[in-house]
Amino acid sequence: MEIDDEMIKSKGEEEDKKKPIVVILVGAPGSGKSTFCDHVMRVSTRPWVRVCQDTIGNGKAGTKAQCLAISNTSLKEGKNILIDRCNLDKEQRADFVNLKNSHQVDIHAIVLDLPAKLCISRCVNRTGHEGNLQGGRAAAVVNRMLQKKESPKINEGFTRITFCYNENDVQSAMDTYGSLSSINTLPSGCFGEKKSDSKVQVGIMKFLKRVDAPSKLASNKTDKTEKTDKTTPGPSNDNTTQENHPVNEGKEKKIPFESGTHDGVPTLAFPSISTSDFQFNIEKASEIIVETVEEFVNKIGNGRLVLVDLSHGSKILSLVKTKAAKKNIDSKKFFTFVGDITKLHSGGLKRLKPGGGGVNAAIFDAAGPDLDTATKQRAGSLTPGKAITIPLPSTSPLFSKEGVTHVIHVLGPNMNPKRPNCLKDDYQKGCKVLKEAYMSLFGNFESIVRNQEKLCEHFDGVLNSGVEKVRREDDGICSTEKNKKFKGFVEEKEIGGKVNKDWGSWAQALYKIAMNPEKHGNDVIEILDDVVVLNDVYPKAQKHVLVVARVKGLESLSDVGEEHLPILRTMHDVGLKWAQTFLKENESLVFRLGYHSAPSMRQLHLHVISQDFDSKHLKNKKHWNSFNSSFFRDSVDVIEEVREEGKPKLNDDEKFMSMELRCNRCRSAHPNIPRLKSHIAICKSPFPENLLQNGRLLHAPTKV
DNA sequence: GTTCTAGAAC
DNA sequence: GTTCTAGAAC
Repeated sequence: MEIDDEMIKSKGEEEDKKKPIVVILVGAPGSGKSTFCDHVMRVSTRPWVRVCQDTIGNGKAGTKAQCLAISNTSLKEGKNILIDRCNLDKEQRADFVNLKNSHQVDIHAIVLDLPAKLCISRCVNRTGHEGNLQGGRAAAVVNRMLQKKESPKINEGFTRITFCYNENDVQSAMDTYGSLSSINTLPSGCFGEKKSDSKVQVGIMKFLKRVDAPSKLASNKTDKTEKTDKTTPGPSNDNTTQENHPVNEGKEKKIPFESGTHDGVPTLAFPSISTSDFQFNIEKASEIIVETVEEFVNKIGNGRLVLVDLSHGSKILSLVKTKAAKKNIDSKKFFTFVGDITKLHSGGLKRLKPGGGGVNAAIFDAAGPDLDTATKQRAGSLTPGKAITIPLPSTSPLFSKEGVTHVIHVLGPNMNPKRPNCLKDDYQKGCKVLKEAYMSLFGNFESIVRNQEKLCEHFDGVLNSGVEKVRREDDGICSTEKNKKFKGFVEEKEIGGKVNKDWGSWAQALYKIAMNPEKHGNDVIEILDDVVVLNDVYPKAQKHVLVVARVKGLESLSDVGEEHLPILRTMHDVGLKWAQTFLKENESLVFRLGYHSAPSMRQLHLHVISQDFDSKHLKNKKHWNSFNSSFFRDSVDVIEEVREEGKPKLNDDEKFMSMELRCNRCRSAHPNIPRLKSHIAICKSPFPENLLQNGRLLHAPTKV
């Protein structure tokens, strides 16, 4: 999308100069409307009022009429308005567009047309959403709403429409509106609109739900759409499977494996490992598949396993099918599927859906590079029997349109003498490795499913009990256990990455969690595409969480450059969200978000820490000063500096660590930690002026 | 990042 | 006796 700052006219027509703007946000839940509003209101010098239907009812569901009433009053006061509700169809928007009939205003639309899957995952992952649309219900609601989606047109009465299809578009639209002062105007017209209006939610889900598909599909499979991924490193010897979360509601009941009431059934679609190119004995392989499936089928919650045929003759499928039937394996939890699938490549993509033509070709083309990059960053070299999970980048259509959330790579044993590491005829070892391969494949799937369930549980808990009682593991016992766990880490060698600093083995924990959060289900409290959130193992205050960047090579503040602004903003927003969650639980807390100038732990992490510093883990001068001297860089300042100068200022001098101990409120000096701690426990002085500025401190909203 | 230790300072 | 510091080990 192209929106240039230059397009902001500073010398608009005279009568436009002070004309307020009504910005109508158009987008599904989770598309980022509120974030957009918050950002614009934070940075713009125009007076904005956010009209949000979720909050307007003060706890109760708000109405459109209330939104219109507030809009009218605010417009009379000369304010600019952000209409923060879905506004997905023309009818929903009309009343707000008509505000221009009674006021001298321009009506703008910001269309946040982000991938459905992304919106859903944000809804599922977020806490404290004002409309209470969280957890499992989100998928159903978002999909239902998107069915009604109707792109706004200029002839509805808009002066300007901005279309955003990805996070970059959103950022540039936020920047455009954020930099709008009272005397600037924006050019009229439609910006960033994509011509093709591709439908959401097609593909794998429907494919998986077609009962009559298999026979037709089998006959289709000779079409010559197979592709060879030229970037395949070495022999194409890794098998790749895909795990997806169906997200559409699936009203069709003819589905043989429809599990009924779930909005999304986590599904692992996997090929038979090693039986094609690696020439593993099919009889033996089928035995191992069924045996391992049997072990896992009850461990994967509401998930299901689908063996998808890769070979042209589907002997393996019939063998497996028969064996599974003999063992009475629940056919809703495990079944086979013959599909038109190309051979696997390192890119991990294949045609999973029969029919559909262009859609699949597009998926292959478009998702390939993204997935390939993500894979190379994370997977490195894989040893036989081992699996690794790669979350699919949200930029991939396979993610956005098909609902595939992860790709699990697994390498099986090779029995083919023409391929490397051939086991000759050593089936004793071969069977062991193949078994291992399925174990780790299903194991990885299991942990994804559990993680999802845990998140839903977590958020449902929040919903059901008001805002109280979210289970957290930050008591002493858990910390000790985590400590042990962390100590067990051994530094892994880098795969083609340059190392900036020699981090000790103990400094790797955050990095490991950031790279494989699904393996650390107990430690993380939120997993997003770009960040993970976890409780600090040694909290230095009542509430202390870390928002860790999931970007390789971004190890500390010293690595941060201009290109990292989006991730810094994401980290800030996520941190903000958690602070707000904690503030709802305890209004007396005050939060500060920031980075250590020279952190001890590898991987850029944002501290979200309450300012009570009431913790048994706060033991020495360094602990105190790392959060209460200039060594601690407020997130708002870091973002500001990076925006203006391309990099943040670092106060990493050791002198900050040895500074005298001063109260963070009244600034009084104290001779040692115990005395300081007894003082801060009772000091009620207001915070110093510099902390009260620029939103460095976060308080609970003051009651009026 | 933490824990542990020993010795100094209070 | 308690606190601080520094170094070593993890």
